[in-house]
Amino acid sequence: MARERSYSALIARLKAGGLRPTRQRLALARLLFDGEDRHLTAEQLHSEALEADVAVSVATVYNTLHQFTKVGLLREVVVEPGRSYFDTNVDDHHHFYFESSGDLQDIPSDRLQVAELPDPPEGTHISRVDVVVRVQDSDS
Amino acid sequence: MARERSYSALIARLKAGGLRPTRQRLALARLLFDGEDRHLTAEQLHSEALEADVAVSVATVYNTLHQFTKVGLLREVVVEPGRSYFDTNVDDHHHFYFESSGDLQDIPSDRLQVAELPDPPEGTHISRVDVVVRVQDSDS
DNA sequence: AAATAGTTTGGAGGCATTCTAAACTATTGA
DNA sequence: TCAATAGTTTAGAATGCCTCCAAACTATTT
Repeated sequence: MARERSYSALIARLKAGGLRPTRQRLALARLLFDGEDRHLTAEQLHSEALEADVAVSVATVYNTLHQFTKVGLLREVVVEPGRSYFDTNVDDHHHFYFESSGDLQDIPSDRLQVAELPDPPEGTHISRVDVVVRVQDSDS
Repeated sequence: MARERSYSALIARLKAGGLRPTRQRLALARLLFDGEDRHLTAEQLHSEALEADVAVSVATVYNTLHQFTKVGLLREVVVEPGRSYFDTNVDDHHHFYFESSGDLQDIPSDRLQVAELPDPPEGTHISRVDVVVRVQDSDS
């Protein structure tokens, strides 16, 4: 994926979500989407931004992550208390969670099926089904 | 379930886990296990304890919840950032999560099957599979 | 180019949770 | 029975992640 191409594609994606393509948002979007799928925390993204000489505040990182999530560019994954991960893969899929390291790994939806999903309670509808397969090191 | 009976059963369960049956632990255990299955936060349990005239500190509530979890009396459920729920049902089962209210509801394991679970990565083994079915109010 | 609407920012604030070290309590063993 | 010990509880401080605020800034519209 050529940089030029993804760059203008990103602008389009932000605009489609009603978000102005500002310097900060574009820089963060590039860190997030300019490669393979990723799972990262706000703090990790902020560090990466600083390392890449992108001046951006913590508040903006949080704002941006939530805005991107609302617009469908990211998905929030909650697997441990006190910390949210944001997943650049917004397709239907699930996760391995490595309890020792705290890392996440995608499980494509064709590798894991949820059968017999019960009907949701009266007056509600299902917004998402999250499956987290927690794994430990074999020697623990 | 008579109170006397469950009371001494609780003492046995604590002892089995290597936990001394102290006043605080027994009082909390009673609030937790003296009825049907529950999902509650540390804060909720602390409030209930105070309402029931059980003097117990926040720190002890947290300590106790984690100790009970380690010993298999409780299960920790993470569904939203910044807050943990503790589930008195430690059997294999899953959850509905009501996004509007923050409530949890059990889904018995015979009502929801995970098919085709992929093999865990080399050097790891599965410790648990958590399925959270997130539901919203129909009008949102 | 001015007006406006939306965005960013540092720092303060908030909330759930953990830590600390001193006081306390259950258990053990003489 | 009573110390010695090991384990528990506690208030309050501290931490960590995250949100809020109001002022400065920037993109867009007119």
